Amino acid sequence: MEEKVEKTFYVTTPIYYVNDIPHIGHAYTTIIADALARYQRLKGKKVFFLTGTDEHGQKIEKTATEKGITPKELADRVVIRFKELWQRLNITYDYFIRTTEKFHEEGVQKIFQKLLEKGDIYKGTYQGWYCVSEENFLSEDVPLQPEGYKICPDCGRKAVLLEEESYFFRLSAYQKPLLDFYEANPQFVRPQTRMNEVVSFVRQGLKDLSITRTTVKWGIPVPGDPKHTIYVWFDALHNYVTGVGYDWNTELFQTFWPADVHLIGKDILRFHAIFWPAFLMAAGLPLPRTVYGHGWWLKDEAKMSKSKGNVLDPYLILEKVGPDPLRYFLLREIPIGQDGSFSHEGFVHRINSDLANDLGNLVQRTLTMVVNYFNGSLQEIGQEKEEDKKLARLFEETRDRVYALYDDYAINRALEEIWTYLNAVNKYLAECEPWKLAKIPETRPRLARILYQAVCAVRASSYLIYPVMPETAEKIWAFLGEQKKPGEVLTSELNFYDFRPDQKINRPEALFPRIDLKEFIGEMEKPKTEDYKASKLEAKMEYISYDEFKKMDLRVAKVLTAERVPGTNKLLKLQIDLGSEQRQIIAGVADSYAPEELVGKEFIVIANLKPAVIRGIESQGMLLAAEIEGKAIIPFFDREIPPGTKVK
RNA sequence: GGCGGCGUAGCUCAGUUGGUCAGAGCAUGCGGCUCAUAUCCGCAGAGUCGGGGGUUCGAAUCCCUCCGCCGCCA
Repeated sequence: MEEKVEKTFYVTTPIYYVNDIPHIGHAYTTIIADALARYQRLKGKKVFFLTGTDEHGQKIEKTATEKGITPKELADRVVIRFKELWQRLNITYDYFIRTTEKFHEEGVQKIFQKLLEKGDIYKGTYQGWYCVSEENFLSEDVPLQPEGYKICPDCGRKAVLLEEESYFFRLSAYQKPLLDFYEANPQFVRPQTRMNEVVSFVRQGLKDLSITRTTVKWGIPVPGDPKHTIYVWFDALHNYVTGVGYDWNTELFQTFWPADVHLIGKDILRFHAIFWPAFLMAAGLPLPRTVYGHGWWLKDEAKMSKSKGNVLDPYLILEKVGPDPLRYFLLREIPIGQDGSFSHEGFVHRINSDLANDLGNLVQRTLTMVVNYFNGSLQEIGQEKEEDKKLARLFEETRDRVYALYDDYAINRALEEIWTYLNAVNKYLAECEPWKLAKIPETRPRLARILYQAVCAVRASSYLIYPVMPETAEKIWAFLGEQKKPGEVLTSELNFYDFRPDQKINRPEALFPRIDLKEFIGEMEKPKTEDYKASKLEAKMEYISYDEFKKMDLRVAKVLTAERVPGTNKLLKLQIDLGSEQRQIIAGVADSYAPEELVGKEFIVIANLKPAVIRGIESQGMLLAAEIEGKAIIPFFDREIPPGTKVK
């Protein structure tokens, strides 16, 4: 076990659900994993970096059916997109696991069987709220309506209470072991606040977990009882063991398991920090060292969602700036664990000042001087002075701090340290003023020494940057005429003075051209990727005639009063002013708007809609709103309009 | 409602066990340099450390209370 600590490193991302196309959130987790993996490789560890896709489940089956393809075909398509993105981002995963792979399915079945025999899985009856239209049990955390039923979050319809035979995992038995484990391993969940949440959740008591469904066909069959399929989390979580050889490659498995860190989004914390270790305890397998829950990237303070249309497309950014600036920004801007805000302004600013000005320009000015003053080859290097030694010493101190921070997954802090050093190198040049010495022939040895120190500093600090910006580090080393790539040099082999003066330095190209903000924003607003467009076109279009449209009497209405309809979560009762008359309408917008928020607002209603009785209350019309994930968004006007005004 | 966290310069945040802890970066202003991607270097700003009370020789740092955010749970 101790040997494992010394020699190997196993990092995972979640397996991504193939019902979604890759976005910046996927990229973020995977980039973190890649930087950690690359760093550990530099340290000489054997690294296993696992990512992949989660391909089972009702939703996949449904989407596939809608597209007229099989679930596997759907998965195949999406997998290609993920792999393409990882390639563009220079992600060095060791294996890409798919939950539809045979060895995974068999591994999961084997563990299932094992726990069944052990008694940690037993057959029982699952009682849950079932949505007939979605053909799906609602998740446990859907709240009960005051009337005593639940509403399907996907379609908004009333769900019915249903019982079915199901297998259960005896999670309740693991409350104490889990709490003991957390106490003994305070670093198991990071950051600390997430650990607090987990502990308090477990303290409240754990219920056994239903882990099979008879209503879902697209899943791994329960061994010996194939009308049941294994429910999503029990299936998906085990990728972390099947992906490193559990049950099919003992050597691989023993080399790398347990994982050093599972990187996850904070939304799936409970599964990874509670269910997963419980499953492993039951199976008698060692537990991972750390589950790290990272934060969300917000787009200008707002949560990104497909429906808001504010999801950042990693491809667009990549097209414009390439992988390294994106990797750098995401890793530098925030500590893992915090939410971050991605704005175009912030991104451009960070790239221009950190990458173009600080790093890019330092490399440029240093190498250009070597080329201009020495034709690319430093000769007659003068004696080392105190300030020269200082630059080397400072690097060593920086390096040690950077390694310690990388070891602690504090990538943003590590980058901060590196940049502090880059500033010091810039300062060194400013103080030594080599451009002045270049005019005096007698000081050539001194000039050579100064540039030698600066080149060494550039070489060494770009090595530290390599885990985050591999392409950039490689470019810099290529400028320097290094035979090796930074990724081929171990941390133990890197020394400040390893730059050999006889190496011929090439005239550099700008590493990071400055980005023009306006132009950048313009490019980012370009149409999204094909899938996005395609999905819009896929919506079937049925035409109506103008006459049919004319039948609708659309009017501007002003809200006079608004109140919740008792006993509902979504409905508001609104009294509205239609100019010539007042009316009462019932609107399903309470999810998005508080009653008081609407008073005084104006929006469009269909005034000649046949009145209907909703919840025993008459509704004389209907307001127009966009529906996004079950929530209504009302289009308001940008100026005040007399109530009753016709809209066409 | 319960548990946890947060509120420090315009902005984003550091501040171990209370005593150079009032800081960094960005933004702003001024000055310097010209090798370099109009880049780089230096200097300056001053904020009652959310409000109030308390413990202490001494608190941003401990205790109480109030206000305002956020997370998890119900």
